[in-house]
Amino acid sequence: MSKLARVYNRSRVPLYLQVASVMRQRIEVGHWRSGQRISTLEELEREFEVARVTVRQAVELLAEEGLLYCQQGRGTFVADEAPKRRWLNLATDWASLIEPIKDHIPKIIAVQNPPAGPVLGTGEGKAAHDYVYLRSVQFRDAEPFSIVSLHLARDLFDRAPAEFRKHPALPVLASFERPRIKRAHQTLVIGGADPETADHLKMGVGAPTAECRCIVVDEHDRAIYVGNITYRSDCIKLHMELFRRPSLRGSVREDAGRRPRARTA
Amino acid sequence: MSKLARVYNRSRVPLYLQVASVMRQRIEVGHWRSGQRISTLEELEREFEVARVTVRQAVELLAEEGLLYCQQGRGTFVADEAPKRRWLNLATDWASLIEPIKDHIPKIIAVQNPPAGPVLGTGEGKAAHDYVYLRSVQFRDAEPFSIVSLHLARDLFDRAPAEFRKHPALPVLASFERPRIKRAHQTLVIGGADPETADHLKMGVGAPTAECRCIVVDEHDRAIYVGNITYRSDCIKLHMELFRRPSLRGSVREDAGRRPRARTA
DNA sequence: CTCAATTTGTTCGTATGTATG
DNA sequence: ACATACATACGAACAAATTGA
Repeated sequence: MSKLARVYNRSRVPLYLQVASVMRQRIEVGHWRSGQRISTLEELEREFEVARVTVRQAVELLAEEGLLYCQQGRGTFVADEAPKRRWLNLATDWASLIEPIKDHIPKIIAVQNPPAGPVLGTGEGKAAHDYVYLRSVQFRDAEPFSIVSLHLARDLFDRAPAEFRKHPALPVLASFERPRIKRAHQTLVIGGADPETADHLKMGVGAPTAECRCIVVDEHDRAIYVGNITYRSDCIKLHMELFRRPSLRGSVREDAGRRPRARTA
Repeated sequence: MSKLARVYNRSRVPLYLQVASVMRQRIEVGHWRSGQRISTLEELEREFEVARVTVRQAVELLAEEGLLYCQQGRGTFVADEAPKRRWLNLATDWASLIEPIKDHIPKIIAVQNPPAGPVLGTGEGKAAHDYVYLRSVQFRDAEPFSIVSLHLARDLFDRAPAEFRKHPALPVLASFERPRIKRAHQTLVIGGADPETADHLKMGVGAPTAECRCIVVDEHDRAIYVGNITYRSDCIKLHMELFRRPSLRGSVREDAGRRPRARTA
């Protein structure tokens, strides 16, 4: 068995879908540019070591997605209007988390059996007395990009229920003078969509998602916001400012204030 | 067509694989606990709205993966030894980026046609005069978890070539007194594995990856480190400290030093 | 011990999808 | 486009193991 065949066999996904994934990726990262003619079917056959029909199935799929088009006698081309991916910048600090989402309009999902309260791990604070459970789908340009499942301390929700239903919760929360927020943190892992998620986010079952757990704790160590957010993984981009020296000239921004120097070689 | 069938049809991945994905996820997030008996085949048939054989194929797959085992007449159970996922904490700040990786041992990959130099976008600094191109696979416990493709300013590489070949580059870089680092940043998106990546990381072609672009710029705005890092997406976890109030009592750590308050309701 | 209920395991026939040359 | 082989998916029926009454 050839080396490539062994790699294909690591997955039970049909071969033409694996080939299509690779080609799709090449278009999306710009390795194959808009309007450009891509390799001939024969070249692709040889490169991917699959039968001609298999390449064609992959090409057909991408053509259906609007990424490629074929012209008999001329070749296969990347679509001219670059269906550019539009990124949603996921924040790694509070200010840039609040800002871009505050104008999003969530669509509330009805919940039949709301959980009693959030399950809190160690270091996630103490539970509030009571929570409301809110579930919503977030949209941008009529395209759903995430599902938020949120436990919100009831006393805070009761202060502005209408606001909390119309807007994302974090900006509303940030607008309150009290209680003061002591800490907000978030962890992210990659998961796969279950049928309900896939339905809401218009994606395939098992397709990758980014699962965020975001927790806000007040000055009394009360977990006032405990949210699980599931994003389509194909529209998010994380930017991390790892280090920025307090600059001598130029813009001064958030800074760790620490020199990045660790040890001697 | 039922609602579920429509959701399944969003993907051309075989049905039993979609079902298996959902079940695998349930085990991994602990919704189905170690040793617990899961629903009977008949219940699963009804829940997923698929034929018995299809459920069986999914169960068989997960049994092969060591996540489930079946006993005729008794039922199907989640494996007792929880094959816990071991997370690799991806850093969102410099100090915690350097620390955990400094003892990893990269395995250098030979490169036949090294690119001349990195492609730098706006805001990514000026190019250095010359670069070395290094490519390596990172391991933890003999398990590959990422591929690093790195452009490193040649003058820096020449100072400690042996070190740069034996250890991850960032800790070595951090150990230098000069040049001083002005800024380090990183962006992350989710992608899919191409055949070469899949081979190195022992994953399926098209399976999700986390693609990091990490850039380190020196005091003269020179991009001295331009790295593209591809992680298996199933072993990484990102922790983001969004906000931490400079605490009155208790531990004081890196802090934005800014109050998270944005506007009035 | 036997019986019935439960649950996984196996088989058949049919239709469609995938992959090769 | 064709012939071929194998995988996927359905529904249904039957066999085999386990459990508890």
